[in-house]
Amino acid sequence: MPLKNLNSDQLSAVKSNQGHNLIIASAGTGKTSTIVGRIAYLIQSGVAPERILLLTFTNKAAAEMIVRVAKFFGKDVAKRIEAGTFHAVSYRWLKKGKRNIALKTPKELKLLLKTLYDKRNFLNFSEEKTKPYVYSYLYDLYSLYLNSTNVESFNEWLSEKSPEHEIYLDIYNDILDEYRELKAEYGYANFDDLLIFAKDEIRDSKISFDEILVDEYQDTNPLQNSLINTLEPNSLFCVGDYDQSIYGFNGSDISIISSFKDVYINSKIFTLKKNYRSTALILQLANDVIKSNLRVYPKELEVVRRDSNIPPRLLTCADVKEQYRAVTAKIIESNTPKEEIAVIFRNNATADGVEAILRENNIPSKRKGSLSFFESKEIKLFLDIATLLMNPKDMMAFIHIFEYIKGVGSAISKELFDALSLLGDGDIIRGLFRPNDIANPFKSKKNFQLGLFDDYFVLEKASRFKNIIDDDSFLKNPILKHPKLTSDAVKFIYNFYILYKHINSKNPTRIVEFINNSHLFKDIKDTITTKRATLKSGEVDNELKKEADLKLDIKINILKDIAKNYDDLNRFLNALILTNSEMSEGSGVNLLTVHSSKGLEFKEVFVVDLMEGRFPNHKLISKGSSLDEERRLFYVAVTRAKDRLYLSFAKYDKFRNIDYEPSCFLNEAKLI
DNA sequence: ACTACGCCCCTTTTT
DNA sequence: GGGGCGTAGT
Repeated sequence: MPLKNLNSDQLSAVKSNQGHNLIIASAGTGKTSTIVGRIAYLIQSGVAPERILLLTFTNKAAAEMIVRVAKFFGKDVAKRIEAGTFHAVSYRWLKKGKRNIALKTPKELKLLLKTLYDKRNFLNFSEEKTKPYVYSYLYDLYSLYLNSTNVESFNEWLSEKSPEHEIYLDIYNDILDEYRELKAEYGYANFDDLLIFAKDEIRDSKISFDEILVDEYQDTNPLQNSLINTLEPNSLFCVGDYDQSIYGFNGSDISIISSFKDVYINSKIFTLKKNYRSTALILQLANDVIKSNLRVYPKELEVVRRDSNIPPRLLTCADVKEQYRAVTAKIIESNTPKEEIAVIFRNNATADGVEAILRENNIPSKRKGSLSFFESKEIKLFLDIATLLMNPKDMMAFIHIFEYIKGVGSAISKELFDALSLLGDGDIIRGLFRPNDIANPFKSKKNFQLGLFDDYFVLEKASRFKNIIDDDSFLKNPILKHPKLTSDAVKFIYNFYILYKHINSKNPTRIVEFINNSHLFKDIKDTITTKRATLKSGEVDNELKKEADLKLDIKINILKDIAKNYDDLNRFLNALILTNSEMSEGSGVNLLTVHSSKGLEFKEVFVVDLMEGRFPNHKLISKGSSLDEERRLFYVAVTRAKDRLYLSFAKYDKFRNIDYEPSCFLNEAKLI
């Protein structure tokens, strides 16, 4: 019986009538059990699983809840529930609605925005006190705008937020207009677009549910909230904790949870008070700190646990590295299984330091596999080659590949892309194999404008490459007339041509194998590993080269393993972007940022780098965040601990030569 | 004008 | 350790 183990507070929430229900669930009060219980209750009451929508903050959280539902009703029933993050669920709907989506990472789209930004002239404003936003910040701001408001225009929003930037509004808008146009032309979408497009899909396909459950409701932002509203739910079951709202930088808006009772007049509010997770002294500490924040809903936590009560400990160290050593020493002497220990920090950069010291002491650790894998050149190249197969309009992917040609940079790559696009009516693969009959495909507007076209651009004959490549149909392609192409470049393009000519499957695993065996990839792979094995003297070290080759092959095999889980290439590629940050590498002690620790619990928790400036992060506060939000972050971090909590700080950072004061939260926690 | 390369800066948090 | 930027070379 799924409801048997619930306490009375949880049970009354779980059994509430359909309608607008808000469940205030402090840390460790059995939020997940309550959501799972509610789903069970709905199914038992006769609601069809596919009429239930469960929105969570990570896909992992959704998967865990579904597993728990499956224990009661079986896998077949559980998997009919629509569950996932706002983004994952939106993507599924768009797929079903046959809206083709080519997801791009923010990094990639920032690069696109940069090329547009760089064309603009800010010189007239060089005397201004206020400098224009750099392109990457403009991207972030625009994204924040999309997530933060549904009513204002970007101009209104920005003028309100930063009036001193009004002088630049025209330029910003001009850049963003072109950016939106290009995004549409190349078929790109980012995380924000998923939600925006999903709202249309909901209306067009009349998507609806009998009940929508929202986990981590305190971190919902106005865009996500508008998506919920678009679904016009008759019944809502929102679970959250005001004190754990930590995504302000992503537009999450506390007023959504705090105004729930006003927005939905007949709403019911339930409060889960019993904390099962942490010992009394850990909770005491958490509450001592969080009480400095303004209360919206009263908080009266009841401690359930009486089995153990080890006081939280402060570790004070002279230097940052010494601090990590002290933490490591505690981990070594602890009997707690490594998987039940977490080191939690405010900034990702801390992870490197902690990881290094742990490794010195042969303690295995686990951290989010972010940069290393998907950001590596070889994997990116791989994905770009595959992406182009799915989306032959993808300018960015094309340019990334062609930039590997010596002597060809982004400019010539773009000229070649535009030419192929013209030859193939927007489809560069078609332009490659069945080019339109255009003698000169290179009439780039850009060159005309600069008046340089004629000087620089005298078409050559493609036949000049006859003795290198024996393939008449390839040599017929007009792009080979480009005067800047060397014979090496043409060999490269021929490899590219052959790859796409022979690729005959859209099965992700087969594609990975096929690309891996292609001449194109082999050659670039060699370039990459040779560079990695090149010493400062310029010599190539054979040992290093072998090692680099091996490492690269291992990565390809990891990619192959991931590919096995998918049978649709487009889904595979998009899933890598949607979920890549949720994949973690290794096993053992967990290394987490406060943000990614949300929703998790560990027997033993170390919160490190608790210095004024770093945590709380002063720079952010000065940029418009708040001390309250930092305090909530601290609250989230310490409430992850079940049995033992260590807080640590260092007085000095030798590496950066900075003296530190202890974090104000240590004071509020009555530890100093 | 475009590309390659070396030097200097900084490094928030996530889908 | 990566990205931005200035400089030299084509």
